[in-house]
Amino acid sequence: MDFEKKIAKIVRFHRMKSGLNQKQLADHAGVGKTAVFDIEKGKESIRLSTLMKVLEVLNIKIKFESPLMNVMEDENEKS
Amino acid sequence: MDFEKKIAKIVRFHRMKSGLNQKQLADHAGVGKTAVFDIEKGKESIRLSTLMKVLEVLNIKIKFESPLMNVMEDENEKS
DNA sequence: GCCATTTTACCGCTTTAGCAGTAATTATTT
DNA sequence: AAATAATTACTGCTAAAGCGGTAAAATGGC
Repeated sequence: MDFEKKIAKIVRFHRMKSGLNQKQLADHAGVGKTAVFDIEKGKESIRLSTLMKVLEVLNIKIKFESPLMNVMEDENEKS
Repeated sequence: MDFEKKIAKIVRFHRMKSGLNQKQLADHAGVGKTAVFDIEKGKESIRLSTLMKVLEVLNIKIKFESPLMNVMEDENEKS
């Protein structure tokens, strides 16, 4: 499953569980209804800022993972 | 620190460690040099698909986290 | 069945991300 | 210090994300 489809499923599931329809979620997030619809449709490309606004309302956090990530955090602590 | 700035740091760090300059990373990812530059500058809004291409080259994975996520996965297994 | 709600799908329109090209500024190396 | 490389910062342009409005499908309740 490609990335956008995965996001689509996650957003839809969380929206359902929080009892919002697409329009309500869009309003809460401060985006247009079309944006929410596009996300849940798994549109190839969306704006990151738009997705973030929606995820914030649904209380979904994003985490980055890589073998280097801990190295990076270590180097940050030295400041 | 806002989200885009965080991404900027992560991308730049990983690019450095992999010994690529912005142009090389852009070419590998199949995006323009401006896109990489904008990401590392922490531009307010970028296209998710563009970011994903870049993260893929740098071997960075994205994970979503929420209290409902395990519930969702459980319901998926019932299919 | 019918009705209300929601979702899907279009429409023009505006804004903007991304593009290559170029130039200037800032490292880095010799 | 000078030359080279890399980054930053513009430019004009094209493609597309997002917008509200509207309308048609799909869904759920009575």
